[in-house]
Amino acid sequence: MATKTRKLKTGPRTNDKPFDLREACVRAAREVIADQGVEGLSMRDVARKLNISHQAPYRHFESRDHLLAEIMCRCFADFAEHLDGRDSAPDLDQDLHGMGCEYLAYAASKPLEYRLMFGTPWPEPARHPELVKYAVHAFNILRHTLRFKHGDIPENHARADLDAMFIWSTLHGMASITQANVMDHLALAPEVYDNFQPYLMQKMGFALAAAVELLPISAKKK
Amino acid sequence: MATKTRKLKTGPRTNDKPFDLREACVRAAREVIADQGVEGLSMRDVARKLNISHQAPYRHFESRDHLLAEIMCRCFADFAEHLDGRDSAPDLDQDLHGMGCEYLAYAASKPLEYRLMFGTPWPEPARHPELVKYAVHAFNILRHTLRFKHGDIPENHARADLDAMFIWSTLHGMASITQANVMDHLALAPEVYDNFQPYLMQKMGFALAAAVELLPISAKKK
DNA sequence: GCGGTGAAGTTGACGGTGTCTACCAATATA
DNA sequence: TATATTGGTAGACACCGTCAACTTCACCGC
Repeated sequence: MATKTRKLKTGPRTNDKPFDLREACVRAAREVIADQGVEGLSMRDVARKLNISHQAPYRHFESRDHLLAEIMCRCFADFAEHLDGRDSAPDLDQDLHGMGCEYLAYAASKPLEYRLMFGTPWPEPARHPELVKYAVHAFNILRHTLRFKHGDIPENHARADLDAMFIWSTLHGMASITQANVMDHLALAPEVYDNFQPYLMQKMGFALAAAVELLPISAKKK
Repeated sequence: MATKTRKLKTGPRTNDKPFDLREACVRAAREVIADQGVEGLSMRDVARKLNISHQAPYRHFESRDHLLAEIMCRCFADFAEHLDGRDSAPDLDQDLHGMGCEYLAYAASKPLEYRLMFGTPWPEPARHPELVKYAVHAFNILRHTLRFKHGDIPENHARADLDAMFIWSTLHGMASITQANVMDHLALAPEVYDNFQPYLMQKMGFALAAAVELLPISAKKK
């Protein structure tokens, strides 16, 4: 997995240490994003950080969007790794709960990278198929857990995916609402703050346990 | 609309109808945002749209952020009005369901304004107290419905607010995931698309019906 | 060794942006 | 009538992304 982007064309053209400017750009840019957000990132900033000319990064990235896409891939990979690296619980529901907590923990620990992945309009996905692959891979962690929970037979895949979407929606909602400072202005009681995350996790658990019938084939009116 | 550009051009604005350039700026900027998104908005763009000098808008808005804050206020007001204007259902739960649908309908019909309100970092809330007021007012529609549902006695306010946060989180998650084109890349079965919204709404209904005990006072370990 | 090749990096420009400053015209006020 | 305030203009500045031309320099076939 990690070896994928390693051997791209930028040959180590000096006998010296093959200082990988491309990699350095990615690192520098991620630092900027991690503490100023994506809108604070400028190509010239990363160039200045690396003491190179403002055009040097363009030798390795077609455009700012391409650099951003590369960074988003790394973020999705880190995110997936974070989710995969959780302590596995014996019980499947506990495992799901743990995954949810890891999801929220990641969003809380790297808020600006989270926002980059899930809150920023993607740069022309058609032009960045790699990005889609990495993002889908992260989603598949959740999806596969749920398919397993549902018995992993094809008839239940739709249900599993729907559950995955439900979980993802709620977690993403929690994460992004937590990140925005908006809760601070709602005059919420302290218990609400303290209970916000566990309360919602419990609600989600109940919802998952409940049986919901699917629509037969297409939309129906209520 | 056609009358907009009629009498600007540094018009003899006094004895005549007092053409409100400030209002015109807001309208022009909202148009730009509605079809290019907030990152496509530039002060110079709105000036060009109105055939005025690039500095004229600064007579009415201290900075781009101030213009943005004003627009966000309008959006929140429209949003609240949209929620308030829904058909009232006899049953409280049906009413909540209706509100959820209206929430999602608004997000779907004005995706870029929705993103401006809920997916864009706010410009220094301390400098824009009006913005906070409008946003809180929109939240209070949901909050008051839930307080009413919980009997509207102070002991239950925390629960009501927690339920409100749960509903909001889920709805916001649904809305923002639907808006991002990401679902298109997940190779979901058509039933998943068709059922996404009603399925999640039902799950949310079940979750609301479930009883969840609160933490006594502070955090506890699981 | 040698000239060609192509990739990496530099410099300079262009048009775009937000916003500061100075200026001007008209109105309101003393 | 003199002055201050308001609303709009024009020009600059620094920054941005990116295009184009230029230099360096390792490599390769000869």
